[in-house]
Amino acid sequence: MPELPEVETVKRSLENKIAGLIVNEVLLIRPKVVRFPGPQAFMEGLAGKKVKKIDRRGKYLLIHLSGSMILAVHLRMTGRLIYLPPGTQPSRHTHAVFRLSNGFEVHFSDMRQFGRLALLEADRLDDWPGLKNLGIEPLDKSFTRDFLKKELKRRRTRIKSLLLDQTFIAGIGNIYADEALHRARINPERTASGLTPREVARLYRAIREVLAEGIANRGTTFRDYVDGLGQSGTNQVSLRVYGREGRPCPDCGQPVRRARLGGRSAYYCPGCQK
DNA sequence: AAGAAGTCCTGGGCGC
DNA sequence: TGCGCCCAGGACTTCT
Repeated sequence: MPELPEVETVKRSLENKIAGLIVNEVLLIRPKVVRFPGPQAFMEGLAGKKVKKIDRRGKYLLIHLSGSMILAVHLRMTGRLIYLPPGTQPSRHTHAVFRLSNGFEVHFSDMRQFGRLALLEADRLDDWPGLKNLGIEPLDKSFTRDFLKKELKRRRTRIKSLLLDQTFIAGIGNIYADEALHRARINPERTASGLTPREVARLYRAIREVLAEGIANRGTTFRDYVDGLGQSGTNQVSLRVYGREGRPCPDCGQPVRRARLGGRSAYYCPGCQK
C-alpha cells in the first residue's frame, strides 16, 4: 500500500520525467475518481497547464501546475501513477490518462477504485478535507522527540491507532506502523500516554528509521505497489513483522502474531514487544 | 468528543 | 475444476 516512502518514491521517479511538460489533454475514463471539482471542470482546468514540480504531503502527491493550480493525487491501496510511452493502451483498471506535450502519457490506474484525484487552487488546498487536516511530516525537522513525547502524553488511544491517524502524523500506514513498533519493542495495543520516556525515544527513532529505509529501498512492494516508472520497490525483504504471521521474529525467534486492532491487522512479536 | 462501525472495491486465497 | 465466501485496507461518514 502506498505509504509515505512509496509516495515519495513515485514523486522522485515521476518528477524528472514530467517537470516542464504541458498537459495537452486529459482522458477521464472513470469520472468518479475525481474528488474535486466536477469531471468537466477537472479536464478543462488541466488542459494547457505546465508541470512545474511535484511535492508530497503525507500520502498525497501534489503536482504543481502553471496558473497556481495543483493536481493532487491519493493512491490509497492499489493506485498507480505511471509515465508511459505514446499510445500505450489503457489497462482495464486505468481511470484517467494525462497526455503530455512530448507525446508521453501518465496513466492513473487503481484496481480497487479507492484512489482519488483533485484539481485545486494552490492557496485552497482546503477544498480536499483530508489534505487540510493532515498532521506533522515525520521526516521534517519540526517532528522532534519532544513533540512526540508531549503529544503522546495527552492521548488515551492505543499507540498503533494513533500512528495511523493522519491528523496526528502524516504518511504512516499499516506496514510502517507495525515495523516501527517492532523496532521500538512496543506492543501495538499499549496506550499512547502510558509509554515511558525511554520507549517514546525508541519509537521516535524507529519511525524515522523505517521511513528513511523505506525510501532508500524505493518502497515496499507487498502486492501492487510500483513507482512512477512501473518499477517495484525492494523494502519488502527488510520487513520484520508485517505480513509474517507464524514466522520467526528476526530478533528473538518467537512466531510473529497477528492481532485485530481497529478493524485492521496488527503484526507483532509477543516476545519482543511488551 | 472520541472512538467504533460501516462504506467503498476487486482479486486472490480458501474450503468443499 | 469451480463456485461461493471472506479478506485486504485509507479515508471518510455515520452512529453511539
